[in-house]
Amino acid sequence: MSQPDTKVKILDVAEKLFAADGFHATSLRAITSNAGVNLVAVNYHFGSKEELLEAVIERRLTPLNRRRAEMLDAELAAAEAEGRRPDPRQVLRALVEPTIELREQGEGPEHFITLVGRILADPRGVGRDIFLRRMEPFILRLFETMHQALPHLSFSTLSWRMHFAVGSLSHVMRCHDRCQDLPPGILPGMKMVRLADLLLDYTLAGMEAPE
Amino acid sequence: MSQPDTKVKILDVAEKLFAADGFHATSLRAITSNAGVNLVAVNYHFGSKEELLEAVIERRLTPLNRRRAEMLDAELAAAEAEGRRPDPRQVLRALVEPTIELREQGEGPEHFITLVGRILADPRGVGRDIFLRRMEPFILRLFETMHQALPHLSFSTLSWRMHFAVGSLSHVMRCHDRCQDLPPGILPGMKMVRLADLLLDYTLAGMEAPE
DNA sequence: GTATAATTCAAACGAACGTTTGAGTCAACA
DNA sequence: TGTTGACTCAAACGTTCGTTTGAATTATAC
Repeated sequence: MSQPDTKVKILDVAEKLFAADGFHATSLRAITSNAGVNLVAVNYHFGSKEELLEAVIERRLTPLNRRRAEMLDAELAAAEAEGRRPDPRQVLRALVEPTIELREQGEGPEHFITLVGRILADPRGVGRDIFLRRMEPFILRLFETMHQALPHLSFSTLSWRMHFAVGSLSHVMRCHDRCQDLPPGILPGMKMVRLADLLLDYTLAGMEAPE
Repeated sequence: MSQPDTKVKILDVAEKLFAADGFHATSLRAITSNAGVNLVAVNYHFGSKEELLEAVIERRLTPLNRRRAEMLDAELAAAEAEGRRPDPRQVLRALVEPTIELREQGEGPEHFITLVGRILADPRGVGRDIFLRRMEPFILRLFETMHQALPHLSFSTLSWRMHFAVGSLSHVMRCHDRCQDLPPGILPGMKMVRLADLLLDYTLAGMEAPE
């Protein structure tokens, strides 16, 4: 290839702009000019604007879910080897920690997380099917495993609480260093490695609350 | 007025379409044709598309925050009269319950809640400033009161946990009867009046978890 | 009943959009 | 060296966008 990174440059800029402004508010002209490539490179390399979005999601989400599945497998194997139930904290960690780790890997992943938050808030947007299709296998396994870990909870209560937990995670993930939902200065800076523990403490307490 | 409800019809349809498709993906032509009014009625009555969004938010958010403030006032007054700290559950209820009540009032409010979820996910969208400007006074009072209710928590921990709580609330509020984030059938139907209690149980347990 | 203001309407504006086209450029290989 | 295939590029396509304009219509007040 003469300019081997044209696709990568497009993906990087598209990820950033889709996250910042949304799919419809981001034009291909804005993407290609910021990436320093020709306008039609998107249609040439990806086919259409929508397929570009799919490629943006695909690039980060596939490795992320692979990492999550590995952590879930590890906890399930450990639990079986030791003849105990899965530890709910470890199960939740398989969802939370790879997400936070990804977010720490640089600007690109950070924009991707913001983009996911936007997709979750879009009840019938173009990215929703693309995203959920790739999430469904892990989500189903996560539910089964949490049900094993907290068998005293009714399935209804567990479902709602998982729902609340996903809300907390996606909300905190899409906020930046200083969360923009809150008046300035109200969220002091905090190392992300501690944020995972903070979120797990909070979520686990809610999960295990009396029914 | 010859057709006194032109503004209301526009507000209703705009609320619905902004929530369903987003601000940029919704055209004035779609709004006005669905409302059965002329295209230029938006510019005549509201000035611009952005000012229409502001009117949509204004209509629901102002009474909602008035109701929240009343509940907060009531709990603060009761606590002072009884010489005790504010009850954290009652403080959280001032945030949660008016929201869920609003959502139960019909289709329009339901769309509005979805729209708010979308605004919260949009880090620099047009609706963000409009929304946060009207939320800031209540949010500040909510933080102060929760700090009085849970004085043993460090301000940092309290801030993050409030952040998690807002995430849960906004996430569950923007989902419909069957939450679309999850594989079908995983969230059984549930009365909304019980949902408020479920969410409060969960959130309060997380708030009061050991630090 | 007539003047005045408020509202509706059809038509058109310029701008921006995603996409298509066809020629041009360059590297690799026979 | 000539040819093939991958890639880039400028120009233009048809469509849709938010907004403006100015005339027609309707309600209100004198």
